[in-house]
Amino acid sequence: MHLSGPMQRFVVHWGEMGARWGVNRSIAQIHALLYLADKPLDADEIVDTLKIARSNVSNSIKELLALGLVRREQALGDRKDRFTATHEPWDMLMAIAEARKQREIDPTITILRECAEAAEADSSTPKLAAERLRRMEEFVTNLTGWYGQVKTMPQGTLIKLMKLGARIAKFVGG
Amino acid sequence: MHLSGPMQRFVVHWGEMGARWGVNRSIAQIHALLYLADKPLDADEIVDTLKIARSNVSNSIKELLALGLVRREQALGDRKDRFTATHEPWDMLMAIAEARKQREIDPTITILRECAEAAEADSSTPKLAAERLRRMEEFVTNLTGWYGQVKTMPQGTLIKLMKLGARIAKFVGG
DNA sequence: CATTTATTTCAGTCGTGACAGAAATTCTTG
DNA sequence: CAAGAATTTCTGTCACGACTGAAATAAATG
Repeated sequence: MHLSGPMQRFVVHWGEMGARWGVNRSIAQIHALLYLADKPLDADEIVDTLKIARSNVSNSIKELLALGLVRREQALGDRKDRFTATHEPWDMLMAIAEARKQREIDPTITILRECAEAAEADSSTPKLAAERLRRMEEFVTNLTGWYGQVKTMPQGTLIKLMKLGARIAKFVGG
Repeated sequence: MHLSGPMQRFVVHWGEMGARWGVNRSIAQIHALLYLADKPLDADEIVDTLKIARSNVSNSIKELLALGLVRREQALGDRKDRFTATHEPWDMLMAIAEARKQREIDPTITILRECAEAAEADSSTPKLAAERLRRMEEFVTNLTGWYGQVKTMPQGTLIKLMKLGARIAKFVGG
């Protein structure tokens, strides 16, 4: 698959951004490529286009499938699997958020809770520190609960909410 | 400064989490320590408590100050500077969000916009790809704009909004 | 202005994770 | 059930960034 200048630039930048956001470069580049592609691509096409090792493509796709960012298209009359990416930015964001929540936030909440409880029970921990641990735990828990609500909203509702934005805030806050 | 078991656990975990979220371990650990401390600490106390090199503490604090997560307390009658962290989780989150927005999101929007424009003007870029680039750029721009609104809301309003949560969504969406 | 004290910069080491390429495995199909 | 094709696993290399400790610089006090 040929990439025009602007497309190349996007793929490269997406790779760099991915690296900063906890997704490695290859994965992000493959995702960017599939996002732009006008047809499903097979692994070899990805290898040719991005010049990365076959094994790397294989592993990266596995990861993208697990993240829910890429779908396997059953190859009709062809043994090769082909892949497409979600083309809806919002769905992409939610897929990533969900994965990171499960991998990182949920375990963190558990640990924070344990810390807070242990601290409250432990006489060698200053009261103030115990309170701070509890506050942090509550904060993360609240935030996660809020995310859980956003997640289930239909996209249209969210867009309306965002467009209303400050006006709602004024209404609620005032 | 002495750290009880639960406090140590928190500091260590916070360090690991930081590493996953684009803040290196030392910085996150120092921040965790200052978050728990019941008084401002100076650099040497941090060195002693966390067993990391003096130069590392110095650089990490500089970074934390730049992020707005830590304040320098003017040492009265003492030459040593002392440091405290924000104790408000929401402020911490916003400080981090703001920094990452400026460092990563804003440049990304610029690049996305340039890519989209170049793609639209470039005959060798498929129409579909150009559209996708534009959609992505619009999405990130919208999201950033929404963040800008949230940022300026007083914290109380936000908490109310989160608590209302799904109910507002129902109202708006239905 | 010398001496002590605090901070910053710098150069080198170390550990981690990404990646390539080879080897092994699994999956097709005649 | 072989022979070929596709994929995955594995092992070693490499690059990057974090971190240390030393050296340089800056700041403060008698």
